[in-house]
Amino acid sequence: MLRKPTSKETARKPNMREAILAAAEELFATNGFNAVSVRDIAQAAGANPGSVTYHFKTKDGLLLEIYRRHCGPMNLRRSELLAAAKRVRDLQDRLEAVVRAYVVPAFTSGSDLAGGGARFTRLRAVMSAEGNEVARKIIAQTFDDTSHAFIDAIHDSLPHIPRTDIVWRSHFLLGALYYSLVTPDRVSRLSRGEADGGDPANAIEQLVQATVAAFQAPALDQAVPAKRRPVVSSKT
Amino acid sequence: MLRKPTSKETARKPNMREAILAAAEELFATNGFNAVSVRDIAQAAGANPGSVTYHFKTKDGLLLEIYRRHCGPMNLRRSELLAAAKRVRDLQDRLEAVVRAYVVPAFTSGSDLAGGGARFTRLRAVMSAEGNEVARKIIAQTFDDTSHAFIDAIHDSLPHIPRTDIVWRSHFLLGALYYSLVTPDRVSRLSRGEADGGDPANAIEQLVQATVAAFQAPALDQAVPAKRRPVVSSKT
DNA sequence: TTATCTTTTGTACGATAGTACAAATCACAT
DNA sequence: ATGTGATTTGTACTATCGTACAAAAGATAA
Repeated sequence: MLRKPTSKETARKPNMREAILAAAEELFATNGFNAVSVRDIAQAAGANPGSVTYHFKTKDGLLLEIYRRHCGPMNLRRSELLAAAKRVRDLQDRLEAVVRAYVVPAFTSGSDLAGGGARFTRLRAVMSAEGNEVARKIIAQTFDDTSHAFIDAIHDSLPHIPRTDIVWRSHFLLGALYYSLVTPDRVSRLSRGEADGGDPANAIEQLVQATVAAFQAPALDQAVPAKRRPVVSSKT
Repeated sequence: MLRKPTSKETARKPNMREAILAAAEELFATNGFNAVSVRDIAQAAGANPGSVTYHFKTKDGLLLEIYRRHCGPMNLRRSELLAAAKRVRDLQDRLEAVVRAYVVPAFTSGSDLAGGGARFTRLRAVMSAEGNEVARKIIAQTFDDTSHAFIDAIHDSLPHIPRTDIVWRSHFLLGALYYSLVTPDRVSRLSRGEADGGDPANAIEQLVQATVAAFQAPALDQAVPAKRRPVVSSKT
């Protein structure tokens, strides 16, 4: 039998708590953790600084809650997309589908609650750059499983490439992904306005295309030995 | 006639100033700008907080001086390597040489004064993630020229690829580069110890190999249209 | 030595940080 | 309507921040 939810369970103004989370997410993602004060967050959310303490106890607690909010849904969505991608028969197509399954949820619109979202991905990028401790802990225990699943799936599509190389290349993928969300304006600037770095669809296509090719590159071990390495030494 | 340098020109203890710069560089690169206090820097350098103010006036001034120290030499070295790379006859080899010319100076040892260095690159990565204003200004006016030179050189090796695609892919390269320096341990972790993410030579080879392949990927425009896009929609 | 200039030290000031907490306010069950 | 627990507000405390500045120390030229 389902009962009416009591006031203990139903937040009266879920808007406030949610507004604080959203404001913090945005501010952290654009300015870093330490550059943003609790008062900044409260003001952006139209709340009182005390409210932040009430809902999340500490500033770290607020960050932790942001991660908790997103990690589950994001990994779920990635798993779904990965499972579907694995069912693609053609090896080349499957590789692309797997990469896409990894990339797409990271770019989905920021206001999207459950999809992960570009804003949360940008937040993760910034936290990883700052070496934030809270983020580091929750990331390692939440995303490594997913990362391994993707690496395995990619390895299945490219059996002749050593796993080590695939790890490196998927690492590069994540770096490129992060950076695309952190500094999209740089793309617009360098392309002299011919490309819009902020357009997610554009970024996804470019990233997927480039990454698939990178994964398909010959393995490192047998690729280099016979060839001379050109133009590395210090003197021109 | 050359005269003995007066005390006005010769710093008596260049060690202190240099030690502060080095300490700040390291701390900023690992923790971000706002997480590090002037007192932290002074302590790490074995100096007094007041010394920092004396030499660099403000905390921003200190960051600015770090950039000034590195930008010139780094761009010079890149230009040299790029010029040499451009002289490589074979198109495939030339592309690799150009990419290497871009990557190598960014990874050279941190204690190396004039080469740019991994530490300074990591610093730039962190500052860009934090959206640091001082860094943004000096970066845009110092590195965009270099970036364009590399993009042009790559375009010369790949005339059939639209410039827009090359801009995107070089953007991905920089993101991968940054991330490799920011979180090298992740590579070690995900490869279960089979790769050392902190080994520069390793990282360089992996990055160059992957990036060359990415640049060589078919152009986006003509690559996609006839094909159905597999497995993107929300439902599995 | 003494005078002068550079560098380092010690300390202090105002601003702002995170957080705690009591009072006020609100929404709802009764 | 009223009481009750959840939330919001206002404010205050302590710590630490960036920076200023006077005094001490060190080095050099005469």
